[in-house]
Amino acid sequence: MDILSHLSLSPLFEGLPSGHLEALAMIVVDQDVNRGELIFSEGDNGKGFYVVVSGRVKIFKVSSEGKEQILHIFGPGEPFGEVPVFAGRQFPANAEAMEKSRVFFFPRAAFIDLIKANPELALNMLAVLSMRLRRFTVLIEDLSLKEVPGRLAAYLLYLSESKQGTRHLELDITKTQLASLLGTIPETLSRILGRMNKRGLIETEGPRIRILDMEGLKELAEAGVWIPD
Amino acid sequence: MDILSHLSLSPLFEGLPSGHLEALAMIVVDQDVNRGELIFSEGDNGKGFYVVVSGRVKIFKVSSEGKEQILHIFGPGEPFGEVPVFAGRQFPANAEAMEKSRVFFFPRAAFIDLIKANPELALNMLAVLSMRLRRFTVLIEDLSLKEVPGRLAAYLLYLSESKQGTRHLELDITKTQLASLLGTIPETLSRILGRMNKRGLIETEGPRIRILDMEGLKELAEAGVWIPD
DNA sequence: CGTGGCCTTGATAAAGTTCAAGAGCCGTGG
DNA sequence: CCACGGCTCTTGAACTTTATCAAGGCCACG
Repeated sequence: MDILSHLSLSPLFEGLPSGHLEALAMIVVDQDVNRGELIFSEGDNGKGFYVVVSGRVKIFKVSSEGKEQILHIFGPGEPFGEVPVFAGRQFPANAEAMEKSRVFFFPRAAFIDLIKANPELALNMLAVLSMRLRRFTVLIEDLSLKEVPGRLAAYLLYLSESKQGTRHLELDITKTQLASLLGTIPETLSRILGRMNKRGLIETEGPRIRILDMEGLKELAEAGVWIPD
Repeated sequence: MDILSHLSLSPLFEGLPSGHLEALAMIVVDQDVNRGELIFSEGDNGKGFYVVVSGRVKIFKVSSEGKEQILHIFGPGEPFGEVPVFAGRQFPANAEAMEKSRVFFFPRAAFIDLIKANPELALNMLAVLSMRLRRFTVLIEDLSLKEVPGRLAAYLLYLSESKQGTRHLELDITKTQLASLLGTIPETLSRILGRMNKRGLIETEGPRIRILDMEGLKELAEAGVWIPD
């Protein structure tokens, strides 16, 4: 598939005149990365941003003791690493391919010229950043105002909603990664899944999770803490 | 002071041709709010965004149990409530005046027209949102990867840096609010300030904090946990 | 001069992490 | 083809951090 058709699939470039898409195609750098490969590290100078073409990329922070907090997991069409493009300075976090992936790199200067020439592109980028802020707001709320069971319940409901409300979920990340996404560790996640099982909220079978009590899960996500036995 | 000169003071409107500033001045709604007054609530429909003219505004979330997490404290010149303008939907958090304040309100549609006509304004707004994302990234890292002493140390160092590295700090918010900003409660904050005193890291006297051991604080902020006695 | 908010301190309890050990699973290479 | 090593996942026990509940002091403002 050629670069142009990939570009047109990304929400970021929606509604752009084809002339501008062609201009974009001229400036992209096509890049293949292997599973586990770092795309950039926190503190690197950002000379441009990326868009996932295929595969998955995780954005994360690491503590001095090695604990990891995943901020995002991005799939095809989603841009990442834009902060230094507009705010200057370095990347605020790390980016790593979770599987063999293909990404497009957009050099900063050329992209800014395109934005100046095309307000629609600017508005699209503003929308992307705004949605990201919204998601961070939720993540911060979860981390500071909810306990782990509440965060897990919210995540399961989110998964369910993003699949038309199905009760049969299939994790497409390891439980270790899910723990990192929820701001905890695998041991804690394992115990809480166990408790949810015992309480009849869910039924787990490896990476498959069946929601038994949607209402109970909603209460839990809402309250942020366990409701007494 | 007239609206025009206030606008020119905000970084958001830096570098705009005076014609556009005048256009902006035409669409703003000037608004006075008293201490403790809500400017908007989470879930309200966002029909525009705001800029602080004078006073201070806090953006915060509240848990179902009433615990509060402050996301930002904004002062003169800083915009807030922009997310719904570009991403649509509702405000993701609450905004409340911390003291008698004056704010400008910019209706969404008129502002978007201005952006379309002025790429410089778009780039300024992109810079604002990007910096906000950067700050959230740090907040998330702190909440999930550091313990309260580490967060407090980081905050004190931030205060010091923002005042040219002085060792004499003066809190301009109550300790209860500081606790909320750090994602904890007043009791815990009080205990940790006490421990920092005992260890000779700082010296407190009401809202005045003197840094005695800058290096020690940096270690603490870096490690995120206490270093053994 | 009383009242409400803010701050501090203590005792207690809950949640989560750490450390340790063992089971299951999978791909690689002999 | 199977054994090995590595990784994920689970479970238990001890420990640490933080929140909760309760009480008292302080200060500012009406």
